[in-house]
Amino acid sequence: MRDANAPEVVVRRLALYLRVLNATSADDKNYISSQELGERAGASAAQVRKDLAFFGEFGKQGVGYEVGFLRGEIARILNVDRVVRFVILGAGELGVALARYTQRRRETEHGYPFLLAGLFDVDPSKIGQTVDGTAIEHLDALQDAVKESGVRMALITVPAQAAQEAVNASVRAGIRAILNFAPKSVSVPENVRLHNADVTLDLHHLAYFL
Amino acid sequence: MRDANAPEVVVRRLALYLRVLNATSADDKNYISSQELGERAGASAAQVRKDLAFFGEFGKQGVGYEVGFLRGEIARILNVDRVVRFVILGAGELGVALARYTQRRRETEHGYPFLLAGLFDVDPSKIGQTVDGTAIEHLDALQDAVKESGVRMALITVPAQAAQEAVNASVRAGIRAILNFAPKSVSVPENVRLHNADVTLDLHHLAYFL
DNA sequence: TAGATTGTTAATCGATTAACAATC
DNA sequence: TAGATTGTTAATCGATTAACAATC
Repeated sequence: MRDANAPEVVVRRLALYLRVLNATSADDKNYISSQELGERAGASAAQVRKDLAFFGEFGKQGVGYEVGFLRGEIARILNVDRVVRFVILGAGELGVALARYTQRRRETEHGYPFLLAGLFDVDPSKIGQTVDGTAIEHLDALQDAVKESGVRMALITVPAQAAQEAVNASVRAGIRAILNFAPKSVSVPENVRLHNADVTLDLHHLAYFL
Repeated sequence: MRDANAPEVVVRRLALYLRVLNATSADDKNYISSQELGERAGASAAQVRKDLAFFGEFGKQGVGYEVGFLRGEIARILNVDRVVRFVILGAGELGVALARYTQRRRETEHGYPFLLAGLFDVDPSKIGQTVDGTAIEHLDALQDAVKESGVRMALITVPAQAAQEAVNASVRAGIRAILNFAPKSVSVPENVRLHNADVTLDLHHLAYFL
């Protein structure tokens, strides 16, 4: 990896490029140009080349990028060339839906890297129920579950007022990356990555353009 | 509104500021400084002041921003000072979860502006079922539903391969803003706003930091 | 070889931060 | 009035775009 300090936006576009390449695999084209990759991912050709240059040289002048090779390289850079285990905190509507959604994609999509390793809640009436074969456990069991299976990623789907505590519990358990769906800003230590995925925030943003 | 051409990032932060102000209402503080608003929204004080300056002057020197007033002004700017009707296309796991989620927030949260106006699918076995009182209709009924109720916003929760067609149907029906949850880049005409909310993309992005 | 497209450098553009006069 | 904080301008920083030599 040439540069570990690639900007946030570059990493985000890398994920986008990978999605395009995954959708291209079945095609009969072996090579793709920065031009076409950019078009299909919503970026300029120059941007594609500059983004990739943060991590190495993956193309051939006059030809383009070998689809399978570039896919493998980007997957490696994003750490999705292996199984990535994650847990969901909060077995409400959204948590259960995301559990089912990721399970289904894992079943149907070759190479889908994300694997649900646990589903946690504090509601006694939910604990013990299963979602697509994964039992809902009490939040107190998180620490052990994370340690046992080496999970480092958590999705937070608890109500707003419980979000910070769920995040704290994740951090204590050794989680390194958190995707927060709760409509609440939460704090994490410097060594933990946090992304926000509050749907309501997107709705507000979009409403501006109405 | 002083400037309709505020950058994307500014509008996004506006939504964040509003979320903080909504959470502040119950407090006994009448005024909030750019410093505190920034801290609680994850922005710098200078950024808060500069962002707000795109739209007008809302503060008092030496004092700060009156919480209720600023909340009202931002709500107005974001067009969420009134009911915003939206539809969901795709009554799968995620679509149904989002339908329930928004319905619940509307019931429990004073001033939550988003109201589900319809839920659409093409699967005959789903059509006619109801989700929290909203009947699942066939996608063919979208056009009429949008025209009748003045809906201008749509959430796309169909499978990737159906995403572009769902978007096209939305555009034909007169939808102006689309939030796309399908793991697929889709195209829209210039006059339609599109945001992407593909969870898998966030997971890929986060995995980079593991 | 000729044509095409990469990787990279320089130029442009835009956003963030710092600083401070205005003023509540 | 004195202290505090806004609104705004100037300085800095970083990302995007344009251009082109290198080379497959």
